[in-house]
Amino acid sequence: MTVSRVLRNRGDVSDATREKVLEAAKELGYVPNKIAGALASQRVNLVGVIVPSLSNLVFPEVLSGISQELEDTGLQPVFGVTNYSPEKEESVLYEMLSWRPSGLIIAGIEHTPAARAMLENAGAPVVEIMDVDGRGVDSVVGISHRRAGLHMAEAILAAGYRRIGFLGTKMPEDHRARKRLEGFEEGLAKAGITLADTEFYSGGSALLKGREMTEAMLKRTPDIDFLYYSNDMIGAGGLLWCLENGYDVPGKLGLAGFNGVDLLDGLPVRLATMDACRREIGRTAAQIIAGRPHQGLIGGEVVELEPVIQYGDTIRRA
Amino acid sequence: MTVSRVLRNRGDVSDATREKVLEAAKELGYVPNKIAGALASQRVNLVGVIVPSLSNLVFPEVLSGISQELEDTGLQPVFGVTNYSPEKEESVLYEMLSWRPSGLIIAGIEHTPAARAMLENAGAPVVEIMDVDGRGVDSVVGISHRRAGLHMAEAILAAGYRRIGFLGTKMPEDHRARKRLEGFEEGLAKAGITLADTEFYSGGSALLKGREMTEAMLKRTPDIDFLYYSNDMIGAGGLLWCLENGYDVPGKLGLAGFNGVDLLDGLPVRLATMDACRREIGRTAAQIIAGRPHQGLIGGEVVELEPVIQYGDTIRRA
DNA sequence: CTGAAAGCGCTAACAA
DNA sequence: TTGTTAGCGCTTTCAG
Repeated sequence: MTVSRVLRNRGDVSDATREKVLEAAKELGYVPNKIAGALASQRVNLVGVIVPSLSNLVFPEVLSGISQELEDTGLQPVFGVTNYSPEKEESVLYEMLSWRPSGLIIAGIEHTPAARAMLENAGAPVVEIMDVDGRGVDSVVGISHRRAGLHMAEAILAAGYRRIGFLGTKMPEDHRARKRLEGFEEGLAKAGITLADTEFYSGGSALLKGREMTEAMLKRTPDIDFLYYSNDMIGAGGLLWCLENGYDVPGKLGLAGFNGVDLLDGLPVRLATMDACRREIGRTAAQIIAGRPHQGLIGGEVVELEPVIQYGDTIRRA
Repeated sequence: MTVSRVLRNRGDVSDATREKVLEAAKELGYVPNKIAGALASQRVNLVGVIVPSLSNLVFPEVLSGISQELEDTGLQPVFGVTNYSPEKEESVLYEMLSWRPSGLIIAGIEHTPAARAMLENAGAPVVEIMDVDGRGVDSVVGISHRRAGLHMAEAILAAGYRRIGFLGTKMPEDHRARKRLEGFEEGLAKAGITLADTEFYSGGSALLKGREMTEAMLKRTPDIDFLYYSNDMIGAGGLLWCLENGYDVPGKLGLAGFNGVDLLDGLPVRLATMDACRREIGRTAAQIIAGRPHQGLIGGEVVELEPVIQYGDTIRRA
């Protein structure tokens, strides 16, 4: 049909006919059926994006980076959430692939064998994001959480802290938090130091949990001189508690979180943290997907971003 | 083909054949093509969800309520973000409808005429959420922001505060914040009172902005005795600033926010707020969409939820 | 520049 | 219980 040509601005159509079609379309409130279009053309302008959660500030920023970058590429992101469950990831992935998207962006490089197989046979570019510690299926964009933890350990040791506690989430499936902790312990081990205490939580208001865990740890292990939190939110809660209770921060007690969320800007004292390059990761991943059609399906790029430590006011400086 | 029957657990198929098909499917890594399926069956298991933003904590919770409720209905949510832009809303909506979803959940009841027309002709149940102040297209689930503002004004006046300032976002397209302010002013007007001062912001870290605006307003209008914030995040920033600067809260200065975010649980003092029923709204909207097929396409339900004031520690009690 | 015809990979209805 | 057939509403290709 000529109509099809007009609606997609393709092929040569006379202005007269074009106008007529456009007018009729508007009048009828016509919305083309992409299902049929996609089936016929074997092309779908959708990019599947799979993340574990929307509730912790970090993924919304990644998504917004993706949306922004995809803005005028004609591609549309479609989001799926797994709640850190590998089974849910598998089903969300299956569902997405059944729509034959033009690309897929998925958080993490740990997947069930079935999920991995699907990714390998996706027939579209796949970008695994957030984490570069391991082998990806196709392209990978992220930071090394292992090295992030390691560098933070070095910075803390360099500042002279020695009795160090770790506070984090109790989520076996949060591989990135796990890798940060492993890297952190490795960094401490190089100086012959082991963690003085650890505390884990799950669920609830992160800010509140940060308070509670901090109090519990400082009561239990009073000689601790540094608290390393697995995310900024619990770190902020801990920081507030320490300030209220008269701790000498960063003199006698140092603190650090992870992520670099802008919430920290509003705290009375700036928590030390490490920027996780969230928006940048989203943008880069989107660029890879959007650029692929031109460059062919070569794939396999690995982009490692470098998070930098923001010392803020909670690590004492030399 | 029999294959189709097996994969959808439909019709009568012998166990022998079923097994054979399943095995072959697994071996080939076969993923059915929903595009073709949808085209043939005229049914799509997708529910479009359109929200203005993912970065302010409130919508992620709505989405999570929706996901949760849709979990075992066979329906899949697909998210779109408009950044509070009516044009973006229009295009996202167009894009979504072109996939002929089984239902549509969209934030707000203010839309461009074109968007409204699309919603009316969507050919699927539509639920407009968050706000009930106005006329919706089909079903509506939300709270009255106008009355929320009004009730907060009454509570503040009842507590004896008289010199009241308002601090909020400068977003002409955030109709809900606008309605809350209008209701609030109406409540004050009933007692012959007008706002003593107002301050608006846009962009940046909300917590930090809350601090800055609070400082600015208290410097400019020192005799203010109550600060009403359009959201909890700036309220929390303001609260922290007031505490640090030795203000007598709630004795000489009261504060209140809006939303009831769980972040408030971690603050040294509990900010007064009003629960916006976010998760509940998401769940109810999802139920309407999921239930519609059974009940036919009657539609037009309006569910108004009742937000309640949480006084916390920042409004003095009688 | 415009029309006609084939077919994308499924589902639905029917026949065997 | 299984196979066959005709579309779903588009895009693509090929004729006019």
